[in-house]
Amino acid sequence: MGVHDSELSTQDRILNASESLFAEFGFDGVSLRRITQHAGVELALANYHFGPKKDLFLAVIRRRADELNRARVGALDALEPDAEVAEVIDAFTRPFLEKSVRGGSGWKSYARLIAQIANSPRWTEVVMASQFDGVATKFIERTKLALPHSADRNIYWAFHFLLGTMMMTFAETERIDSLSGGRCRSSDLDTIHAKMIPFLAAGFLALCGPDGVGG
Amino acid sequence: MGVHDSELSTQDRILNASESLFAEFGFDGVSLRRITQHAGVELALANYHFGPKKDLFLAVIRRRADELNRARVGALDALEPDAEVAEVIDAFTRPFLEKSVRGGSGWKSYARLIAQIANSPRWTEVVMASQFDGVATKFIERTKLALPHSADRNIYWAFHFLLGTMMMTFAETERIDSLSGGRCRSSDLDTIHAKMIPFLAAGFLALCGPDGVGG
DNA sequence: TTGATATTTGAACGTTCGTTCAAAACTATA
DNA sequence: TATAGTTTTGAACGAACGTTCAAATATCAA
Repeated sequence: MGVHDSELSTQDRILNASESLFAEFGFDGVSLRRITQHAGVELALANYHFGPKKDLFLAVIRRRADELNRARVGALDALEPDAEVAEVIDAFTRPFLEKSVRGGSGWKSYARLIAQIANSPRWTEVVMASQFDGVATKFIERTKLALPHSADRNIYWAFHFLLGTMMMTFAETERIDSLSGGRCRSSDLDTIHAKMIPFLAAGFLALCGPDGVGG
Repeated sequence: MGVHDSELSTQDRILNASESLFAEFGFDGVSLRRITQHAGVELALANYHFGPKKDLFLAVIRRRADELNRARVGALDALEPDAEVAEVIDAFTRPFLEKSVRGGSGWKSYARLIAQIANSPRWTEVVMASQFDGVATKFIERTKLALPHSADRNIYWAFHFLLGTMMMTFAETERIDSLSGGRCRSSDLDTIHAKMIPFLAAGFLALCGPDGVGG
């Protein structure tokens, strides 16, 4: 059944099993019995180490969110003062790409999990706002420097559009694989990212550049 | 509690309650007892009219998907032969906009529902592929006419990016409302759409235009 | 009005859920 | 080795779940 790696602690085994199953079936679609069975531990240990089910779910989110936020802030702070908008977008999205491609299957599950709860009103406030508003504000401030002529509102909207594209891409739902008849593979994240950056940068320029949309 | 509109049939009352509650809490987050209570009918009527819970969920999706697909196909077929890519994107996205803005609260719930299941591996095949691949293919074929120099792959990717932006926008998760400090309201769909079209069109041109990205 | 059909009711079925707890086992300090 | 603290075990709790069914009611053609 689950991954019975004896080198992992009980808490990490539970976190890994939760991450994988929550990503696939959602919070209410997985029972603690299934999680602990997949982790190879007793049922009661989930409650002992993490408390109620909701707290276990939040612990799964927080474990990777902290690391991801640190990488994003670092990349945004490392930008040159005259960085173009494409570089700002890259600084925001590349950390997720790197971890998803080279960070093991845990990060892939995490990406699906984020995409799922981002569209779930029940979690948006508790999770998304508290975990990501900080780095989001930093990205927007940095974009204003690259696009000084834009109305603030347009930058907010462009960022909103970016979020949808980024989350859907990193979630790797494999919808495009069948739609394209196998010509596109959602698992080829490096190729996707190389196309996503110019796509989004052009959108930012059209909406927030010198000839941007009014209103 | 629920909407006890006496003009609605039992089946419509159940469908409306299901749509609203599924959109907010997900398939596993709502019980049939809660649905029938919200609809003001007896528990057993859900099973009598729709069969198992899963079939009720699919009935909720199908009710609006059929109507939406018809509107999208009509708009795509009505395009001039030399329509630009922005017009093709508009033909694909505007039907959803019109229904969401002027179609009542049911369409808003439906938009959240679609965004939710699009990132849920459990439903993507059963729902998304069977309901939307047809009109998606039509959109892509029509886009190829507007961007004849592009590699097919880039159009598939651009469409993938478009889907993420569109679904997140129409889902109206209100994330941007708090992030922008109230300067942007996700409920102002007409304004959003007027900004989304040039954003996406510029992305398509950058990725699939004459100077598009290789590979 | 009568009789066949469709719908609604209220209760119950067995199963699974999150959570709790006392006892057992383990760990590490003195 | 004795002991205090931590972790694991196995079983149980009440509650809520999807589903089923026979009886009651409503609908409508003959």
